[in-house]
Amino acid sequence: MEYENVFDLLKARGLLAQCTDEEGARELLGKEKVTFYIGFDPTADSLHIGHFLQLIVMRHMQRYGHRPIALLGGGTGMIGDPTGKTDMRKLMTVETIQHNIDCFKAQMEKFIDFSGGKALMVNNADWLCKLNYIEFLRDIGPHFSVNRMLTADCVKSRLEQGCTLLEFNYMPMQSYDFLQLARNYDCKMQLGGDDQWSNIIGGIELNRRCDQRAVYGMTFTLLTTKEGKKMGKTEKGALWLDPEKTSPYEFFQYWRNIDDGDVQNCLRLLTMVPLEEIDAIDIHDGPAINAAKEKLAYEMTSLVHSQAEADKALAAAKSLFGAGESHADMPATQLDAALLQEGSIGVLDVLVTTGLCASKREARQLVQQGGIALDGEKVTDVAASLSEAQLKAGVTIKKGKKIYHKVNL
RNA sequence: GGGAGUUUUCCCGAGUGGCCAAUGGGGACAGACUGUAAAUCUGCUGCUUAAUGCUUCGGUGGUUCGAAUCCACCAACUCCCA
Repeated sequence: MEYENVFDLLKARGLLAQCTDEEGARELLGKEKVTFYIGFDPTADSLHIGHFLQLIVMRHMQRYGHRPIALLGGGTGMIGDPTGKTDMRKLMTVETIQHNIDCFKAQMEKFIDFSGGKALMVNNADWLCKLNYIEFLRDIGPHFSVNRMLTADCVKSRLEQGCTLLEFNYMPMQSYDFLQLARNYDCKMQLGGDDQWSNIIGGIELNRRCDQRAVYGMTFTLLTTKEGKKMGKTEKGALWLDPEKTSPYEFFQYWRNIDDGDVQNCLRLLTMVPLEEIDAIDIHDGPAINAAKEKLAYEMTSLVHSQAEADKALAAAKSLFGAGESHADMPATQLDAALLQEGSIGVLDVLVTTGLCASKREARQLVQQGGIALDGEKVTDVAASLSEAQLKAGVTIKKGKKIYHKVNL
């Protein structure tokens, strides 16, 4: 262990954003095994990279002997967190929520050790759904000042667009979670993304007011690029942890292509690579920075998927971008023979059927601009076509600089 | 319950009867330069074609030779009054 206290580790890696009582929290983490929780609202059927950061934190904490509770928001998911949203979310059905929870559970088990009570997974639907409205209002309501809630960040963004009573209740709900976990599991800390700060404060206040219990809150850096934009967005949306939604190769490439200035930050925040090694990287040295990106991509893929997948992705990348143009693991499409006309098929049609282009118009433009190469040879003729014999042998399509796709018959 | 306003192509946002597939910006994509980076410059961004043509501007109907632009009704959202 690099540090005696996990608090110092989190701080050194730049994960820690805010903490309610730095000294108190540090002391607590130093002297006992602390039970803490992080909430995850089941908004999709897979975790994404934003959640991953939280999981890494859990992992660090667990390595130091603390006990994580992964709180699944089966109840809060019914409400929808207004934080940072400008539009109201669509309400999800109970079935969708349950399905998402099941997906989350399966994925989390890869990162956190839940065996032998070393970590817990609970669902806040267990208590939130049973709540009696009047009782809840009488017990919890008096502890929340609407005046203050209005100034909280979590609803601020919604005040311009209009915040409904439904969403306004999110913060009290999340606070109530903390109260329940503190009472039933001796949970003393709530962690979360930095955008959760006001929600976390709410829970701490509630614990103090109801039970005179001192609990702590910590938030973690949000994954942003050096320009402050949210990271983990791909053309297809989020960067998912589910290999069906974002293939390990795509995942690998995402990190491989990251901005120079973000590499060290990502290594610190997302991987377990020792800090000395990260600090030693010279970001002005081309080859060194590329090696660092490769390392980041490899480590990430290995953590999220598996070492075997990471090896495969690395090998595929090396062969495609390196000297030897051997095609190992690239996306491939099996063409249907019925698509051929008189023994051949136009490039444009191939591009559309492989999904590389959304329409023939787009394909035509790509070809005209010189963005397509077949087996390493640039094609600029829109009318070019592939023969049956070529297809049987397999053709490698290169779109732009980085996207490879194989077609065969 | 009453009143005002808004709704445009991925996003923001012009467009108030023909010159509009619709200005501009952002993003995305491609080319050049590079290090599978950034910055920069260029192209491009409804569908289809060899040309042409076709379907769009919340929904439905209407006025007109012709509508994103005018009218009616409906829907969603925002705001004000009760």
